Order: sequence, then C-alpha cells, then structure tokens
Amino acid sequence: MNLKQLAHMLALSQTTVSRALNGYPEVNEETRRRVMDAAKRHGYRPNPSARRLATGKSGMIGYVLPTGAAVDIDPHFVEFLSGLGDYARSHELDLVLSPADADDQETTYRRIVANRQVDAVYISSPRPQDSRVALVSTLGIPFLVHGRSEGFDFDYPYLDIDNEGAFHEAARLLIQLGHRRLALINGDDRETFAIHRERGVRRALAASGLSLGERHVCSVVMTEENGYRATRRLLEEGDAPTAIACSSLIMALGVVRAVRDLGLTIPGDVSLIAHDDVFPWLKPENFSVPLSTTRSSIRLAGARVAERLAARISGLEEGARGEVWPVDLVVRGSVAGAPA
Amino acid sequence: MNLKQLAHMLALSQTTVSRALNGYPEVNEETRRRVMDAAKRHGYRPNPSARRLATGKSGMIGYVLPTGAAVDIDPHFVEFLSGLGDYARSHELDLVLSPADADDQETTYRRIVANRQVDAVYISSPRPQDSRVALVSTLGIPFLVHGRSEGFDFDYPYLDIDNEGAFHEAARLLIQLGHRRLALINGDDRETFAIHRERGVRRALAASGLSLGERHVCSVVMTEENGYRATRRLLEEGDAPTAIACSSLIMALGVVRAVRDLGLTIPGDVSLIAHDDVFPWLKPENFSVPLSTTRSSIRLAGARVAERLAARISGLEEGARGEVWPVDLVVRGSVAGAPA
DNA sequence: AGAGTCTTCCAAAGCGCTTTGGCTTTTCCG
DNA sequence: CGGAAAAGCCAAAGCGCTTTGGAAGACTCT
Repeated sequence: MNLKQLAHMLALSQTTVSRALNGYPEVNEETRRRVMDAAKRHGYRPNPSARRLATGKSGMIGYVLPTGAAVDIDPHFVEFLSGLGDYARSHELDLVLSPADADDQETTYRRIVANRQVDAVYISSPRPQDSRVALVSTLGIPFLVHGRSEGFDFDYPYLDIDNEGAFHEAARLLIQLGHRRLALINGDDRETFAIHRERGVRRALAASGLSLGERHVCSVVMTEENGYRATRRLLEEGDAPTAIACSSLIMALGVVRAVRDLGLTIPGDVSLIAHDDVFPWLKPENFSVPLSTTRSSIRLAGARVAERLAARISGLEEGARGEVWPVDLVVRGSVAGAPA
Repeated sequence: MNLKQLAHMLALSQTTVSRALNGYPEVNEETRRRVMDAAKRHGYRPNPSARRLATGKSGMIGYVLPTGAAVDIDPHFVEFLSGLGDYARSHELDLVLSPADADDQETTYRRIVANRQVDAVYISSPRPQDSRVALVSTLGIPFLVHGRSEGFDFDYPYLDIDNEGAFHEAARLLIQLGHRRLALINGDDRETFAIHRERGVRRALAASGLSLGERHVCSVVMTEENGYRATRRLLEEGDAPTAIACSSLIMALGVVRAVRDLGLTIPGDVSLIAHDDVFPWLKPENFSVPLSTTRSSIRLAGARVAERLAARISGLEEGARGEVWPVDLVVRGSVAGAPA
C-alpha cells in the first residue's frame, strides 16, 4: 500500500494525503481525519527510502564504531546502548552503527554525512581537541558529544558527568579520613574523562597541601588485569599509597585481587573508591568488601543522549548547550581511616 | 557529484555509467575504465537513498534490540559486536539496531522488513521454537541465527557453538576426577544454549550412572550477584556439590566470592569450570585461582555471522546451512580431585 | 457587487539511481 | 559479400515520497 493507492482510494491527490499525514496546516480537519483514518485502517506506512530520497531525512541516528583487531569495544557501551534504546524504542528511532578503522574514522564520518544516512550522530569517549568534534561540527550534521572535549575556540553540545567533581569529592573524603598518600588508577588519560578525574584528585590534594605522587597515578585500559597490575606496582614499591581511587568497577576487581594477594586488606591497609557506571551484572555493594563509589548511571545518559539528539533533529534544541550531571558519592565499607 | 553530472562530463548516458560502475557486462572495457577512473577522480559515490529506492537494497544488516526498563542488554553483546565490526568495516556494511519492546519484537521485524531498511538480519539468544525465527523465515528476508532454536519442521541457517559438547566434556572431566555431585549454574534456561549445556552435563553424568540433583541445577540471569546467591544456596544445603559448572565468567566471579565467604576453597572443597566467551577485560587465568573454562570467542562468532550474512545477501550462500563450532576445554587450577 | 484574502486542494516536478526495451555498430561466418 | 548475432550505447520509465506553484471556491470587507 503506497501513497498513490491510498490517495486514489480516497479520491484525493497524493499531495493532500501526504500533507494530511504529515500535519501540514493547509488541509481541512475533516479531510485530515478521513485520511488518517484510512491510513490506519489500511496499515499504510510511508516508504522510508522514498521519503528519505525526497527529504534527506532518515529517522536514524548514527554512531561511528571504532574497530580493529587491537580495538575492543568498551563494555560500558552496552549499558549506554540500553539507555539509548529505552528512548529510541518509543520514538521509532533506529541507531546505525558504522564500523570504522579506529585510526581513520574521518572517512566514515564523511561518508555517513555525505550519504545522509543518518540525521544526527553522537560521539563518545572524546579527547581534548578531539578531531571528530571539529569534523562533525564543520560537516554540519546535528550531533551531541557524550563526554567533553576541550581546547576548542567554539562551543558544542554535550552531555557529561561531573568527573572532576566526583573524584574531587572522593579524594576529599579520603583525605578527611587521614590519608596522605593517594593513588589514582585511571583510564586512558588521552581521554577527557580521565583528565578530569585526575584533575579532581589533584585539586583535592592541593587544597590540603598534598599532591599526587609521580608514580601514584597510572593510566591504563580499564581491564581487571590492568587494575591488578597497577595495584601490585603501587603497593609493592616504597611509599605505597594508603588509598586508591579507581576509574572503573572492572579495574576495581583487579585492585581487590591484588590487595588480597599481597596479604593486605581493604579497608584496613588500603581504602578504595571506584567509579561505578551502574552495571546490572556487577554491583559495588556485592564486592567482598562493599565498595565505595562515585556513581552515575551511564544508561540514563544513553537515554538522555537519544532524547537530546531527537530534539536537535527536530529543531527543538539548538545552540551548544552543555549539560553536566552531578555524580553521587556512595560510601560503603571500602574506606576507613588511614592506617597508623 | 551525482550520476547525471558524471555522465554528462563523460559524454555518456547515465545508463552506461551506471552499468560500467556496477560491473554489468554490456559495456566496453575501455569505456568502463574511463568511467571508473573519472568516478574515482571526482570522488563520486552513488547516493544510497536513491539506489535503495531503485533496488530495494540498503547495504545494511539489522538487529532487533530487545529493550525495556527491566531488560538489560547482555554484556556479551559488545564483544559480539566487535567481531561483527571487524568484518563489516572492511566491507562497508553498516549495522542498524532497531530497539523494540522486548515483549513485542514482531512489530519491529515486520517494520524493518516491510520498509526494506536492511538486507538481512540476525537473531541472537534464540529459544526453542523461537517465534522470531519462524517469523523472519516467512517474511523472506535473508537471516542468520546466532545460536540455535529447536523444534521446527523446517531448517534455517545458523551459527552456534557446541554447548552440549562443551559442558559434556567439562562434566566428564569433573567426573573423572572423582566428583559425584555436580551442580550447574546456568543462564536463562528458556534459551537454547542453556538447555544444551544442561543436556551436556546430564549426558556425562548419566554415562557414569549419575544424575544432576533436582536442586543442583539453577537457571538465572547471568550476573555476579546471581552467581553468588546460587552458590551460597548450593553449598549451604545438605548434599552440597563438590563441583560446579557455570555458564559465564561473570557469574563465576560470584561463585568464587561465595565459596570464599563460606570459608571454603577452590579447588580444595569445590572444583569450578565456567564458560568463557573471551572478554578482553576479564580473563579466567587471572582469577584468584585460575579458572578452568570451556572457551569460545564470541568475537570471532560475530565476525563469522557478518561474513555469512554478507554471503547470503549476495546470494553466495544459500539454503539452511548450520555451522557448529567446537569449544575448547581449558584446564587450569580451579579443578582438582573430589574431596575425600 | 467587486476586489482581495483565505482555505483547500491538485498537477507536476523533482530526489538520484536502476533497468527495460530498443537502436546502432561491429563482428562473425558460410 | 550479405545476413545474423553480438556488442555497445541510449532514452525514458520507474522506485514512492515531498514540495513548489497554482487554481478554484468560499469568505470578508468596503
């Protein structure tokens, strides 16, 4: 059932039917009702390919997925996706993932924009002066950054959590508990979120006349194994920290294992606070010692990103609005006063 | 730059240019070269929307993503996606995720097929007599099932791993080591993979005149917490198992924690084998006691699914070929002889 | 009543590609 | 050398929708 047929059986022109369906004003309300009614009754659905060819709009949002033999998609992605889906589902928005060589995403961005494959894109895990942000904003497609970039002479729309504030709070708590030597096991510090977290920790330390030791901060891919290794290194050297802030729950697993392997305890010998993106399959309260966390649901962020993207597509949201969500500090058993 | 312009500047008709580009035979090789050359030089790329309207082909593969407030996307999905991306990237295949209410995916399948949004779809986590498989095969769109369904009077193409064989081997090993009371902590047993795993364990037990105790098998969503709870329950009741087979590494985290909480040890008091889909961020060899596993890379499966889907789209693969991958049994420290 | 203004609808022109059917040229072969 | 077959190319008709530029009729206003 296509427009032509529908128009014919209503004895109307395609124009009128199209306009009636798309809510244009120049059609009689009574006629519109008739059209809407018939459309529903016959299950008419406009062919998206045709509509797309005519309008250039696709009703899909895009994401360029960095891939490569040595590239692993972040497990956080799936939770983000859940959120995105939550919103998209109820708005018949589809998401198209365009896999790209992690080292050459530009080609893919240009392709999906030139092809008008999607109405908007989002960018995640941005770095300072991220070339994708610059690219996409010159390409002139609606977009939203999940996270923040830095160092541009222009503004851009983003949704981020207050990473700096979160880790500032976490560090401040540890300092209040008497800890003087903190360590930070961070994610990839070429990414802004990691930079912000480090900044938060440093600021808290500085406020008490302390600082983050050269060897007390490390930046690694967030795996359990890396959490373990980093912790071993930290605790086996002299000047070992008495408290650790850790950028992910997955690494925290490794931290816990390392502490145990060394015959130490949490929080007796070392206090631990990790960032929790809220996974359904791994909860901080279920760690052998319940984990204190800075918590922010990445799933909710996904839903919000979809919502704002939809708003930008339809012109409801404009400009370069940045949105920063506060992060909860949840104190559980893994922190205690510094050992004597 | 569109076909028309390109044709005009080559002083050829659109027909010829189109045919030259698409490899049709009725065009002079010399002409073809000229066309290809000019196309490349001017960076001509056919507009996919237009091509799609004309041919009905979209160059994308689809996946209906079950979502809902109470629905969490499986973290395995992200690894599968990495694999899919590995293949898709080099073939300019995009993946479109269509979020759907988990309880009504049919509508969405019908929509994406009717709209010709994608050239093929894949289905994952199938159940016996999965309605999606039946639906999709009547809708007549190329598809592939990742996993297996059962109980149909027709065949369908799939890619699965030998879940039954894997768990049969695992159980057999445990039995050989003298274990008599095995337990299985399984995933959702409405899904075929879980059924097959249980079948494998039962078959191994039966071969030695043993059986799986009524209360020694449980089916839960695969989270750390559920692994923990299941293990507590198993070990605290009378008739506790001396060996556990577990369907995921994530649940295995919970198993390990529970065993430790009870003051027991692995493998002294209880042996453990888990299934490992091969995550980069959580490795069985890094468990406090290195974990024995049945191993199969879900990432490789993702790549293979994409490859076969592409083959089916282009007509290179036909029929209902089923492909079952063997699973490695990797023995590490978490298994030992049964306690006296 | 005539001019101007809405309101409501329509015919037709795209959007950019593929593909059908046909028209010239070449090539082949007896 | 003549006729058939093959090769090489083209014009034009879709694919199904949106949108431009009117046109006809109904209303308003002076």
